[in-house]
Amino acid sequence: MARKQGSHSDITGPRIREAALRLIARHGCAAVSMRQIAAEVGVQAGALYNYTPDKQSLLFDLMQSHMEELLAEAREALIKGDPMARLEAFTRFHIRFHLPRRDQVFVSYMELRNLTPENFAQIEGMRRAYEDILEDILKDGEAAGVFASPDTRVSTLALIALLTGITNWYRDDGRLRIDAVADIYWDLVRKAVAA
Amino acid sequence: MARKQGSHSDITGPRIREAALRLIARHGCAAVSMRQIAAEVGVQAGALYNYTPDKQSLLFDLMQSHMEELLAEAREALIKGDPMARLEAFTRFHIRFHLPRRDQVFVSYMELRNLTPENFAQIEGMRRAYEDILEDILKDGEAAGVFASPDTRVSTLALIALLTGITNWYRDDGRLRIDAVADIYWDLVRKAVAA
DNA sequence: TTTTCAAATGAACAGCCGTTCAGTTAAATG
DNA sequence: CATTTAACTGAACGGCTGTTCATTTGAAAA
Repeated sequence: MARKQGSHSDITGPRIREAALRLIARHGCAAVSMRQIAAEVGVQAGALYNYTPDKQSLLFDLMQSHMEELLAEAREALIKGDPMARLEAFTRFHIRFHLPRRDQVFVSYMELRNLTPENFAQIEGMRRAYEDILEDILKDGEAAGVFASPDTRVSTLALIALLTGITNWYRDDGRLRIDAVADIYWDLVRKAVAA
Repeated sequence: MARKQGSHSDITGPRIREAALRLIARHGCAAVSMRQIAAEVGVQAGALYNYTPDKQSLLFDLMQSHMEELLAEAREALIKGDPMARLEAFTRFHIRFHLPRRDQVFVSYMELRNLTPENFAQIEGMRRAYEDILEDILKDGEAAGVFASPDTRVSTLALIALLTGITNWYRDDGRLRIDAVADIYWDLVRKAVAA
């Protein structure tokens, strides 16, 4: 019963990506079959191959899209101001960006091991670029004497782990709204790297 | 060619667990077959079932052993002292315990979604018990006025995420030894929750 | 030396995997 | 209306999955 009503290609494509993202985040890439993804969308497995050459590409596209969006928005939001203002902006941006994207975060951090070496290198490069944004803020702050830490690179990775960890416990119906979470974490971040 | 030399049951059992842990940490539970695990040990797939009733139990046993060891050692190491001393002990213990057990950490945090509901509840309970050790330290410190944070529970989860994140970047042949890492992180932790 | 039996084999089971493709459907085009 | 063609179906491909079990092996016990 192909082409029931209207052209579907611009509807089915995004729906496949949404279903794949949700299922892979819940169960892992290897535990989700192409047939399960197709069933979620309401098509047969073969139809998926009109939209992706194979499963690996589907996974990679999900991760690449997430990282590209992250980098684009981060670079736009974190240019201006003195180091302290930029660190606060980074903290609040990271939380505000990641909390509504828990599935993307989960997939992008957990499925790295299922990427081909080439795809892994590309995602890893983008992650490194994101880390460098924070590292530059810390370096500038240390040069200005407003921040102090024994090892800037380690502090960078530590703060990102601290902030990203929120996605493991935050619940939309929990006792804290996103802005309240951001306030709490900004307090921790500010003090952790204070001079 | 059964029983080639000596009794094997007390050798094969641990070897199966080691191989399963390494392979699952690298590729994920769903991506590793019983035949791959058996091949790593040098036996046929059927032989695994002399040591585990099924794959789910094998995964659960790995996670349960890790959490039991963690809880036992933590409770032994973190009883005595004032809040500041206990927080430093917790920080250094967490790092010293987790860094040599990167595969266990990876499996215990990433394969939760592949557990049955009953098994998940049990592991989650042990994780909660470990978190409570840190939370009690922070509470005591806040009552004594040496620590201050907007939300003790959130600070607990934040510090554990901060510390556990080390396992994502630490390399045995990297520029920092474990004790140097612990020094850096103790600086961050101490300042983050300082009054 | 003979017996025992823990430990492992290897074949078999039903079922699912990613992927391909000839054929079908129906919306869009002429 | 007739034609085209994007979108999808459904069956098929070889191969791998977790698990079972009758059988074989050989070290240890008698």
